[in-house]
Amino acid sequence: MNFQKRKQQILEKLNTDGDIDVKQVALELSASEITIRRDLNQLADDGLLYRTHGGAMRIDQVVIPHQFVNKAAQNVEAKDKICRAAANEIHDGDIVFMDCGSTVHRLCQFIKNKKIKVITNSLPVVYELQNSLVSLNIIGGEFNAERQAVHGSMANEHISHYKATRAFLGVDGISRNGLFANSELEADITRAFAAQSKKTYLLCDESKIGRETYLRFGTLEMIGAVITNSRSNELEYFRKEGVKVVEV
Amino acid sequence: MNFQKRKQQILEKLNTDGDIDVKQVALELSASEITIRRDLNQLADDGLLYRTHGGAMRIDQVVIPHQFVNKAAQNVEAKDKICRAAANEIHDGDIVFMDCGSTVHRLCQFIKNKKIKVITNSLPVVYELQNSLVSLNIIGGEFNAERQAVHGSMANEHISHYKATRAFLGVDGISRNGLFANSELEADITRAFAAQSKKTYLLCDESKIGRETYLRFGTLEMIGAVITNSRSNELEYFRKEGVKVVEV
DNA sequence: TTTAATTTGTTCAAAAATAATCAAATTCAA
DNA sequence: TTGAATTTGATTATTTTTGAACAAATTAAA
Repeated sequence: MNFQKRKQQILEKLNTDGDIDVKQVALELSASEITIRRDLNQLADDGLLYRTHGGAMRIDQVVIPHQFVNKAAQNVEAKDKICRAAANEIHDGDIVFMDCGSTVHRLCQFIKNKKIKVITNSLPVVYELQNSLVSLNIIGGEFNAERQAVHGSMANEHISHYKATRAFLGVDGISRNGLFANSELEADITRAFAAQSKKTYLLCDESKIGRETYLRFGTLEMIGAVITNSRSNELEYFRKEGVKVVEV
Repeated sequence: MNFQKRKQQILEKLNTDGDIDVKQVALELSASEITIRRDLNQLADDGLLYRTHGGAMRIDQVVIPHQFVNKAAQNVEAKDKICRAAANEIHDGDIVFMDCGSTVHRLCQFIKNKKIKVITNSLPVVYELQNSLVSLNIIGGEFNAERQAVHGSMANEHISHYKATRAFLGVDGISRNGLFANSELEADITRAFAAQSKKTYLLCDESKIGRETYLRFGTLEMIGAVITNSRSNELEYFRKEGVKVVEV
């Protein structure tokens, strides 16, 4: 067995086990310990692992925040239906705002092969799209670890510099009386997104329709379309107000 | 059997096995080893396989390291020493710029318990500090996946809105003639950081001292201190220019 | 803290693979 | 067929890889 082959096997083992031990690797690959040590040193020089005493550890790349993943896993089928419909609205060349909602996040998987620009305040979105055809623009400002996103006045100013063809946003509630958010920060950035995009899409699963929580921050005029799996009567009011309703 | 025929068979075998061995191929195709070696070299020149000692591998089997991670694991002890010294300079209440260099990234682990604000264009820094006492501000702008960081005019403008007490930066080279970078984007953002911070620290392992690469983008006046493990004579020039040199 | 065990780097030698050189065999065109 | 060009194989010197031995450094234990 040559170095390249060993290298491959070592990395494979490291990937499954998380950490490895010189002695055991030497035994498994039937090479001497000194050889394995040399291999590990070389791999460490190439940045493929961390060398430890007696072995090596995997370099943990960017970690996906669990909290976010958990929330994102709720109501998956409905969200995916909504996102598929949303993705159909996006075409090559579009400049797209995406906010930090969990539904919007699921949109990522459907747009990886589109030649578009995405401007977002959500780190999970960045993480999801970083190795795709999508060109990314991160909105700057104060970072909130819980939301995994950027908010605040600097973020709003950042958005004001750009003009997008479409914005895909989430809200905490929407009714005939307008749009609702759980915090001022979220309300502000949603307003900023909507103001700077030609067309604004709200991605809402059924739980959001007709819901009025904490802070009313805008009217239905702000948005161009709602994409939802809901069949609520409330949707009729939206249509009356000139909001396009896409039922999935 | 002629070369074209052998070439075909070699590639076929490589495709099924993933890697091949000069001796065995020579035996199977009843040609001498030197002939097979020549074949392999030619195929490698054409980019059809990856030549190894004793054989060859399929191109797609060769592991390509991620650039950021790659650099992060190099010269770890020196970087940690430098970062420990750098962390000593940081005190509660500080506003700190951190750029996207691999040395600066290692500084994270030493400052997690400090009550400071960190303003950064580096996503790995954000990930590292997101569950710490540090309050984070992300610099907005166009995201570069390879560097895992934000650069560009928007980023520079973002920085201009803030004033930091300290900046911890990396460069690709520093000599008595000034500071050197590998790209204009990096040069610009480094300049922006330095301009907006009261004191600028350069974290440089020995490989950077005296090195003059690609683009000279600033003079020694821009920086207040260099923290390094180098013992180069070049450091004397830095002191003469009023740069504080911290040797670790 | 001191001591023992383990791990590591260094040096050297053996083994394997390779490149370089040249001669023999093969191919191809005239 | 002849002869030039190309391909192939053999030989030898060089390079690379590997492993062993031992001193230095690091870690764990007492």
